[in-house]
Amino acid sequence: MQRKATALDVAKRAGVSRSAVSLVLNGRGDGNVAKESQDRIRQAAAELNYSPNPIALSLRNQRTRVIGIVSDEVVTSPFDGNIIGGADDVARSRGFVTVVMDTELDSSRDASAVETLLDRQVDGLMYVTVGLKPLDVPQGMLRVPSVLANCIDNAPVPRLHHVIPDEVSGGREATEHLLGLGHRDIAFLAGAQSSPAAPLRVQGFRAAFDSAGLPVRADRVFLAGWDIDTGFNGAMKLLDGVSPAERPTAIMCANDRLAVGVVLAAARLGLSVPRDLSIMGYDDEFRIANTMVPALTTMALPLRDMGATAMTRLLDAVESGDPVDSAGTLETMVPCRLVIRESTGPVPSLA
Amino acid sequence: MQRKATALDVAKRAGVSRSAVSLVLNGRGDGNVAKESQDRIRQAAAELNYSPNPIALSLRNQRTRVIGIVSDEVVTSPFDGNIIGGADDVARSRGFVTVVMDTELDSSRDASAVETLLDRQVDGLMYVTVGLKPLDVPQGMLRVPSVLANCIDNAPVPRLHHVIPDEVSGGREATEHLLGLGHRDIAFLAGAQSSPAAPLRVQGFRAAFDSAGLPVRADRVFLAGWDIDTGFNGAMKLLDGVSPAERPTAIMCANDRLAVGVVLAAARLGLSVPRDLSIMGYDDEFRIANTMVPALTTMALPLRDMGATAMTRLLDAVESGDPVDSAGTLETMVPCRLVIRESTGPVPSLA
DNA sequence: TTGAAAGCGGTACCAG
DNA sequence: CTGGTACCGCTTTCAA
Repeated sequence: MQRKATALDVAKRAGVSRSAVSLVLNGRGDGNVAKESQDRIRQAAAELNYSPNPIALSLRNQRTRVIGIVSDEVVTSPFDGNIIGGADDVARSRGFVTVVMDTELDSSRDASAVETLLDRQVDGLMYVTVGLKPLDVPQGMLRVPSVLANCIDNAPVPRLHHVIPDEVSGGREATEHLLGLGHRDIAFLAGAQSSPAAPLRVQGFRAAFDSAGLPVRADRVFLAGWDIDTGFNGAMKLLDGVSPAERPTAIMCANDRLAVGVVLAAARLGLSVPRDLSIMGYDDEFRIANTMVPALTTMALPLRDMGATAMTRLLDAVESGDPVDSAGTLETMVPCRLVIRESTGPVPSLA
Repeated sequence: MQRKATALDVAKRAGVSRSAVSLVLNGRGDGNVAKESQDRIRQAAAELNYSPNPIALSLRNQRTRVIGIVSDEVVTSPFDGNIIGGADDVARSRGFVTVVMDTELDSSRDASAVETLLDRQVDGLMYVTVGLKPLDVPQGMLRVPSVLANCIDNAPVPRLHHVIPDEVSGGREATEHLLGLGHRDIAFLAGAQSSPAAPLRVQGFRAAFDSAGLPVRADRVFLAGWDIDTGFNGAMKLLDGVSPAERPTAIMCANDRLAVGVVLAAARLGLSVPRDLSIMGYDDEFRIANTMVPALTTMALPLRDMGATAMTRLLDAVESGDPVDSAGTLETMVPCRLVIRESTGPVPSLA
């Protein structure tokens, strides 16, 4: 393959100068270049299949149309990849390219990832995390327009705009779904303390009970981690050897994996879901929630939306030259969405 | 923040010319630049925190030290992200940066992703897929050193080196593990026809039986998709209402999700795992296989290894200027690794 | 041993 | 309306 055509090649072929080529191809031909020349230039460009060299452009313009995405573990973990998917959709549709670097949870790599990206003159930066969490924002992110997706600036006085799911409403609406089915004794298997998502979801849970004028039994809410086995253990504690009257009629889980564990426990104990027990997940994990037996009713995280929203905001800032939170708010909350499947049903009558 | 220091800034500060700076900082100072000047230059560079502008370097050298990774859905799906993790490790350790673009399974985006990357002068390209599959290699990949990870050049006469897991051995060793525990009636829930991984794993399964001089019952191997529900259904077909003597004593699954479905079915039927039934997964999916109840014995895919191996090969080619398969072989197979946990045990005695 | 100059591929300004 | 030229930041050749 011979080297790609350059502006000079086009100019020669069209019998004009490089400057003319540049003008015409950038839409500033009218009033500067003769119609005829314009046509010849365009034709020559087409024939040579010319497109400007992005590297030369970057050097010249000091802008690259590249957005750097750094993630804690979105690429390498199974979770939340759709945030990047949503972000990338928007970027591509606006003529930007995203490059992603994953630090695999090694926070000492944050700064260097950002520096590398900055060195390469990215026009903007986005930090994405798996699961809502506070973030020690790498210094470098303050040097270009930047935005946070699924994480929150951990500084005493936050500087970066963040886009996060509305976990409180999510927790509340999930609970309301169960309340609406007649459940009154609902247990909540929360994740681990370490993530801010868990307490937020619990907060929504309590809010729903409050609004309904119902009390929450203190021993019905407890931390249980985030995995199948801890969900299983939590459920066994709640259900094993407990008389039907004493059992919660529904269990809400802080994520779908916990819910899988709960379903497993129910099966072990011969309990039918949702006849004897309703189970709610959270996250709507791809090919877990919808393929579980029974398929899980769950609260879907608005991952693509979050990514798209964050990227839109970021690109607006990049293109306008204003800071990202020009609108004044430092926070965008994206609503979660209730997905009703088969693991929840009416409260069993205590015949 | 004031603009970054350039070579000219360093030169001024050290009282020399830009060329001297360039020579010294690239290790070609000795014999060209006076010792004293060298020191002053190095000092000035340090003081100004100078590092060369990668964009200018790229333009000048026509090489970028960037490797493009394009994936079908590794970023956005929950699977196989560690291939990229392993690849990135190697790239970083050798001073390269990886940029990844995910086409989200839209093969019409393949070519444009490759062109975009090529436009930006990546020094090499790697294509990564979720699950072993044949790949219609985008034309552009033939223009720079390129390698395939987890996928195989689908052309009549393949041109690109690929790094894939040794699925046949994986299937065989998994089966041998079960055979070693005394199982003779083993069912195999294979994935879907669409993926070449399934038949390969089955091939290994049959090979193990052959080597042991044992027959495989034709009706014990069947396609069951890749998800929890299809695993559940497959297991129910095998187990529900079947007398213990007629039941397989072990079920091998083509992935861990199928195994989750099988465990679920066993629980429904009151079967204890592994006392009444042994279950094998495949993949060692992160936070599924090891957190399942019981934890799944499974065949781990060598994801990081594959990524690392592929990247090593690619960078060797990039740096040497030779084509990737200079060693002559177009294929590297990386062995899978048996992970024994709790879902498999000795064959039940038919009291 | 050093510095000047060309060139990588563009864009933009400014005479002509 | 057009072409020449400077410059983005760096490396490399070549003369001094």
